[in-house]
Formats: sequence, structure tokens, C-alpha cells
Amino acid sequence: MVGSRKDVRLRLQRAALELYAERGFDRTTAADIAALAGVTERTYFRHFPDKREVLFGGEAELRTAVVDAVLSAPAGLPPLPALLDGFLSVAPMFECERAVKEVRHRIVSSTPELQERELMKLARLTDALTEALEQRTTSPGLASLAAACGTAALTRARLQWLAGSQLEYATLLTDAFAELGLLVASPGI
Amino acid sequence: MVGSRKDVRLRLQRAALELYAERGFDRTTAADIAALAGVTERTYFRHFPDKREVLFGGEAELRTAVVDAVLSAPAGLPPLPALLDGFLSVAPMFECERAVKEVRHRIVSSTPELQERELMKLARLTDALTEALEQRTTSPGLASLAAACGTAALTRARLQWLAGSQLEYATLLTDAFAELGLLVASPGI
DNA sequence: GTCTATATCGCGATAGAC
DNA sequence: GTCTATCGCGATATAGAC
Repeated sequence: MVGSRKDVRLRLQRAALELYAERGFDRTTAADIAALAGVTERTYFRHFPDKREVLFGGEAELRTAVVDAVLSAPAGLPPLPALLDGFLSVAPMFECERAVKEVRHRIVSSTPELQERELMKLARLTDALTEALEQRTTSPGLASLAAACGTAALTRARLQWLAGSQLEYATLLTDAFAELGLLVASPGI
Repeated sequence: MVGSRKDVRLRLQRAALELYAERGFDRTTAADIAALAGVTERTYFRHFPDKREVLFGGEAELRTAVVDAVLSAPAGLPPLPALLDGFLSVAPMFECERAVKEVRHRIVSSTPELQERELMKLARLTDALTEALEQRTTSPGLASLAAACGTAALTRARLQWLAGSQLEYATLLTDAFAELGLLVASPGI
């Protein structure tokens, strides 16, 4: 119980994933998770503000990484290509631990409360990307729309990847952005 | 206490808006809302599953109306124009009661829990629109992306309207979709 | 760590609408 | 008489204060 201090957080995350997968989110209490991780309920709430957050671990770091990558995209690139370029740079962070992420996705998809939290994280990513695009040449109005469209393409690629697509993550991403292009390029108006 | 039966729901919604605006969401209990509406806390929870839902009243009807409008758009229209056409048809449902909606928006914007719920409603709208586009000619892949982009434009227009823009709601909507077009039409790639 | 507020839900009883 | 809305009471668990 000595070296365990540092990884309590990790143990809680693993315990939560396991219990949520087994019994479902609703039939799992914070105390259950804490017990499985070998700590008290109170300790759980010292690490995570609520029952949901335990499933959204390194989200902030990932967001920072994506934003930095977009800011580092070649200067002349228009908004959407800049986003794609940034997303491709951090692709490795997305495509690791597929099995774990599949389980996590199954849990989140089947629990409205967790879906809400996931949408919130995605919205914060979109906000951060909007800011990043504005720091590039993009006008404020276009930036928010571009960020939303880019996030939509990212989500589409991620869903296909989670669904077990045989294609490379980078390919799925590039394809999604290509489809985005088709949308507006369509004939008639 | 006789004629009041029917409008308990409406009274609860008004009471919640008032209390949330005054004291804030966190410092308002479900019992407070119920009391102001003249019913017990238990009755509140029979009408709304939780503390948040009371602010998202006729959301399902609005969603249905929007979907129907999109399905009724001229047959030849590509995805995005079809969405714009549909959105414009039900514009009156959006641009009514501006003062109330401004208050509501201020409350939601300042409360993470309510933001999450709002994002969820928006996500459900996007899902419904995806389905509608698929029922039109759009391919499944493009449909989800188009729905996401369309919803983004809708949100942008709504935000400008809520922020007190002097422009007509229909104009804001049309402009937002035009910006969507600019995004991909941009030079370079 | 302990204590507490309160969100949320289950159950049985009641009262008025149809 | 059912049916439905409401009440009143009680239980559990989340979350925050001290």
C-alpha cells in the first residue's frame, strides 16, 4: 500500500471501466469502484469530481496536443486543411489501445449521462480549435464553423475506427475531410 | 387546485426559469421549484426526470418539426441546401419569445450541467437530421457529416440571434450556410 | 474522514375525472 | 367503477462542506 499512492487514479479508472462494463453505469456505485481500487469512496471523489469523469482521463492533454498540432500546421493552409494536418500529426494518440477504447465506447454509447459528458468534451475541443484557427488567419465567424465541421469529420473517422474498420486511422481521417469537401462542391446551388 | 392540474408542467417550467435566473441552478432545489409551482417535490419528478430537463420543454416537438420540414424540401436539393430550406420553414418556431429564450440561454451558458444537456439535445437533432437526409438521396456517410455541418450553422445563427443581432433570423441562417460554402471553396486544396 | 444536503426513485393511499 | 395525477413517506447514493 505504499507505492500505490501514485497510481490510485489509474486503478480507479481501470476499476470503473471494468465495473461499468460488467454491471452497467447505473448499477455501479462510486463506492464499488473505490472498493475495487482499494480506497474509500471519499478518495474516489478526491480524484474525480463525479461518477462520469473517471472515464474521461487524459482528455485535457489530448486537447492541448491537438490544438498545438493545428497551430503548427503550415502557415498558408486554409482552415479545414490545417485541421486535417493537425489531426494527422496527433493520430498516434488516437489510435492506441483500440481494445480498451472499444470497451469504453460501448459503455459511453449505452449511457445517456456519459454521452452528455462526451459531447461536452467534444464541445470544448471545438472551442479550443476555434481559438486556434483564429490565431491563424481565419476570421472569427469562419473559425467556429470550420472547427465544428472539422470536429464532425474527426468524430466520423473515430467512429469508423472504433467500429473495427480495416482502414488506417489516417486514411479514415483523410477520407472524412474529403467527404466534407464533396458536401459543398455538390452541383446545384 | 382544480383547473391547475393541466398546467402544472408549465408552472414548473416557469418557476424553474425564474429561480434558476435569480439564485442560479446550483442554489435552487427541486423542492424550491415545486413549492413555487404549488406542488410537492415528488410531483416535480413525475413531470421531469431530473433537475435539468425542466428547461428543455418542447424540444422533441421542435425536432420533429425540423425533420419534417427537411423531408419536405424540394426533391432535387443537395444535402446542405435541403437543410437550409427546412430550417427556414420552421424559423418562426425559433424566433419567437426572444426575451424568454435570452434568459434561458444565459442560465444554460453559465451552468456546465445544463450545457451538457443542451449538447445532448443538439446531438439528437443531428441524429434525426442524418436520418432525414438518408431518406432523401444522400449517402449515409455524407448524411451524418452534412447534418453535423448544418447543425453547426444553425447554432451559429441562433447564437447571433440570441446575442441581439439586428438581422433577421432567416438572414443569419442563410449567411451561416453561405459561410459554410466559403469554407470548402477556399483556394489551395 | 465525518457529516449532511438533496437528487432521484419506489410504494401505497387518496382524490377527482371520465 | 377504472384511470390518472398527486401526495406522503422512505430509501439510496451522489456530491460537497467541514
